[in-house]
Amino acid sequence: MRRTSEDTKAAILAAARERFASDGYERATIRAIASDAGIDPSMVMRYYGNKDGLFAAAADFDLRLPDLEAVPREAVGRTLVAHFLDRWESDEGMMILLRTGVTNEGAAERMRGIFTAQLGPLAARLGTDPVQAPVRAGLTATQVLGMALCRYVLRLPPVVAMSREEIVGWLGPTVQRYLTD
Amino acid sequence: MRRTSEDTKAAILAAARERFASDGYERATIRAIASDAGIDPSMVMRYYGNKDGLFAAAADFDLRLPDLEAVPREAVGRTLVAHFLDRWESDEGMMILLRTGVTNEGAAERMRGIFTAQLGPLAARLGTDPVQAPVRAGLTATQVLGMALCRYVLRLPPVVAMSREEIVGWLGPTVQRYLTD
DNA sequence: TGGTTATGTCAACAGGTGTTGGCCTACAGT
DNA sequence: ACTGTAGGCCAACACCTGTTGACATAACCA
Repeated sequence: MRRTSEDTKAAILAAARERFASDGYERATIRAIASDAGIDPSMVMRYYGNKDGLFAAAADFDLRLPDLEAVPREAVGRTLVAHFLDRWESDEGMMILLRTGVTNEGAAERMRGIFTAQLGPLAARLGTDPVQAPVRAGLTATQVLGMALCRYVLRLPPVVAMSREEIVGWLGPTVQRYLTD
Repeated sequence: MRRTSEDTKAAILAAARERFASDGYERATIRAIASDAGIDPSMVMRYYGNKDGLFAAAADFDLRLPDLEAVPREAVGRTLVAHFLDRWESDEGMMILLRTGVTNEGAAERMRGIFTAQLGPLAARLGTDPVQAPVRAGLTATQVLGMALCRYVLRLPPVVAMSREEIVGWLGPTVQRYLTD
């Protein structure tokens, strides 16, 4: 065989992730993705059923939050901000969810799921009052996602120009306060 | 005459703002907008030239930042956060820019313009070091836009559930620190 | 009353979209 | 050598998009 089906599936998925990340759901066309992967559009349908199926496969993402029990309590904020910056820059998944979640309800739902399921428990483990945990997780999400939005999507010049250390220095205390009062 | 052209233009613009705000640029079709306004799609072209022209008219927006010289320096953060919440909930313009700016470069450029031109000078007037002003304005943008994103677009449940006072209480000190160290 | 103009509709265009089914064709197993 | 099959392509479908130009009709002015 010229190529194994797994290779082709992987090539399609890689192309899809790039297109969804840079163009959003509607502007990322199956024809463009197939062209990037070097195959016919009908192959996309064969392997992923339809556009939604392809998107579901491409938008798979995990925050991979670090174990914060290992770090001193006062360093939680800075550690988390640094982790988010790393995660963001090494995986397109977050970019896909942000670009598509704004106009696509399915993607928005997935984003809600990721943040409540992963940031919520983390906040619960850190805080004293378990009732406040969801609010604390939500506040953290606003700051972290806002940074991602301004830096990687909207590209506000001063935010793009900031160094990694600057960002950790400014946002760290904010997240620290949101999570630990 | 059955209707003055100004009335029709206004009806089209109102429908367009709603569609752009809720659907984003690509999914807000001229046909749907025209249908909402109760006229034929071709009227949209007559009055606004093309879809981009209509969008330019619909995405007109001003932050209307308050004069912060009047409020005590330590209340700047809370005042600003409260103002943003008001502005956001009373005007669809911000929603339009956020929903479209994520996938439409023109809208992103407009957003950059609004925040650098309006938040920048405000930060410069408040801070001591004028060199730091753009960074401070950028940081404020990340927190304020992040809140807007999570509360009004992604609708993260704990963020939606928060009251106006809670938000001001949590985000006020953050913005205060970003702007006045 | 007649004519001009402003407001509006209709039908069609050219192109792009997701999606489908039939048809190749090169390889693997026998 | 023959056959079955997995990987891939092609052409077409039905629909939707922005956009255009020709045509209708009501209201005003002379």
